[in-house]
Amino acid sequence: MQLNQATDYAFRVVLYLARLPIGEVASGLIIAESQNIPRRFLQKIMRLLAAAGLVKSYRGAVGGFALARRAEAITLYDVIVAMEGPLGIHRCLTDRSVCNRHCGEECPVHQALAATQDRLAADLAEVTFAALAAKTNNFNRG
Amino acid sequence: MQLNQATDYAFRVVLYLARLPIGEVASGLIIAESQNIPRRFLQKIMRLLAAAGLVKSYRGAVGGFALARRAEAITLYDVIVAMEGPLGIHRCLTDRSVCNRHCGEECPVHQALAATQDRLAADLAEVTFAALAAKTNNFNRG
DNA sequence: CCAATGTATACTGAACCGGTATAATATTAA
DNA sequence: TTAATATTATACCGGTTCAGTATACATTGG
Repeated sequence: MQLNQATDYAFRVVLYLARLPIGEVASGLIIAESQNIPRRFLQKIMRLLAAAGLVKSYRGAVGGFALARRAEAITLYDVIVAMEGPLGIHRCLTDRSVCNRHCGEECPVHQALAATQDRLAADLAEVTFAALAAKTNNFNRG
Repeated sequence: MQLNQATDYAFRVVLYLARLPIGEVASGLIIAESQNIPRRFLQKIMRLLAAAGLVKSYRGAVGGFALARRAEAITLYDVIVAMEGPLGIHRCLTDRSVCNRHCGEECPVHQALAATQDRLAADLAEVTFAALAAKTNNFNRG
């Protein structure tokens, strides 16, 4: 019931990219050093974020990464799904047969957890990186 | 970001015990067979539930397990914490130094996830096993 | 060309997961 | 007292995931 380290890193990466001037790219090395992320490990993270369409990559000598869309359109939920796959707090909710094995079609545990998961997802989807970046700016200036 | 199999089983166990007549105990064997849980594995689960004070155990020839308090006073949240320890969807929230390593004292990612986690916990703590047991009765009778 | 970048794949040690095994301890009934 | 039925404690095991590393390759700008 915990987000993994790679997702943790991914939050920082996206937040970092969200604060870059539009049109600017950051190389993997710059991102890794500024965020204290092992450089090799960062490559894995960037590949997942790129595959999910959250960041764009630019190869070559002055390549790097930038957000693939506006920071207003990227949420905590997006990053979590990109890194860890579809949200599924319980086996019931990803594999229906798990639930049925124990308590039949209309399992009350399933129902309660499904409702909880939906609220969690909605909650996470309300937090955009534009909002997070704005907060970062505030306390950095203060 | 997923509850593990043992927690899954634990939900079923507590729900099962919640439906027993008050004063009745169920042996590990009975619980295991009725809920399709490997018998040996169930022992681990019961130990955690007992250690958390959710169930009471009775040793000896006619021993077994029963809820340690009323089903109205046991929630999904209680069982999750008993099985997996304190809720911590993000490292930030259990180990503050993780957060600070990346973005200083007032990390916006930390704040957003903390708020989300609080809502998740509150959500889970609203679902009692008395309520779940009542639903179980309904669809079993229908 | 060549240096700087991202891409792809595979590896590794440690931890965790799901489950099993065995021996010990406690209680009850005969 | 003894046998049967329970829970308790501890250790083990194979497989998967986690966090990170290594290596070889492809692309681009100068």
